[in-house]
Amino acid sequence: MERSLRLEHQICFQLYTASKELTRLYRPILAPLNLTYSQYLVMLVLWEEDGIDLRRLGSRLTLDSGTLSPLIKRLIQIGYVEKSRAIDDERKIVVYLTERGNTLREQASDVPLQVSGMLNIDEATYVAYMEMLTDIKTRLHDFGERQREQ
Amino acid sequence: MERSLRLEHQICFQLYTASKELTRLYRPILAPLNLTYSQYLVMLVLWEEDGIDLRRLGSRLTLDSGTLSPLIKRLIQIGYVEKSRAIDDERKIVVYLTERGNTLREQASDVPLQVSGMLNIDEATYVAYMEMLTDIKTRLHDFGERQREQ
DNA sequence: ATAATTTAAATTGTGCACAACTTAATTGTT
DNA sequence: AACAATTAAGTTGTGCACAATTTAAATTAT
Repeated sequence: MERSLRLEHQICFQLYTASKELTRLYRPILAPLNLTYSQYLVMLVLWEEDGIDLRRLGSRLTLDSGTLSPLIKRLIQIGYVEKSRAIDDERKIVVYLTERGNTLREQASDVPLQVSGMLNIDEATYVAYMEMLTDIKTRLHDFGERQREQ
Repeated sequence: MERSLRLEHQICFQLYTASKELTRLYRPILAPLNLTYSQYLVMLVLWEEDGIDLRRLGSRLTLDSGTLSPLIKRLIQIGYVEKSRAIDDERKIVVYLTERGNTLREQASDVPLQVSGMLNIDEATYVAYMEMLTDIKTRLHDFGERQREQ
């Protein structure tokens, strides 16, 4: 186990930079769609679950209302989504795709392929990496559980 | 290769959330040291290379002056570092540890152990994960090289 | 030597990310 | 039914992260 304070030996630092650099790769790809990376993630969720409420959207992306409220406001301004109160629960805000938001899906359909092409990564490696990341998150959640038990 | 638009299948999303959640784990650990996560990364570099110039600091952390200038200003306010112009090149800003900044190193020395304990990860897995993350970054850099060649 | 180019920081502006707080609707309790 | 507790969004404030621009110093070319 690496217990020194050397920057390059910290797994957190490697995760942090890998994430930042991969996000940087997305920027020029998403620019023509007029989306930031975070906005793209929100659109991914909406293309799966149109009419999702803000709370559920936040739990899927691990983002709170402080991040999502202004972000959704910007997506509304661009014209990709709309929001309204839920009929069954007036506290909830439900987010919908507009016509343009739906059309955008087709324009975005080749983004994943473009990115994996840039990464030049084979199927087996890709799967292994996904498993590693899932495992890291599982360990983090397990720790959270252990904490809550005490 | 995952080429669909499903959120959970995107390696970028898994990296992004893993990084965010691991950073969240650091917050309560770093709070007693009066440091944010990014400030902690800067301190890690300074504990390795005291008197580093801002440009080199930025290249080690992949951060530009727009992020580092105000961040260093805050570290100066706290009293952990000081800055001055380089004597050989007046354009360069050199960052130094103060007495307190040096003392902090000992207080921070058990942070990596605390974190790996929370992750509950064994040596072999840790090393494998570090290699994967390094590999992802290598692929990203390789793509950058290929781009520059054209 | 002087002008043009390059380099290093700082600044400005935008958009996350999150903690802390506010407001309003819903649910639970008595 | 009336009150308390909980829940959902929104708001405010702080601190990154980064693009684009500015300012000043150093380097290079002429």
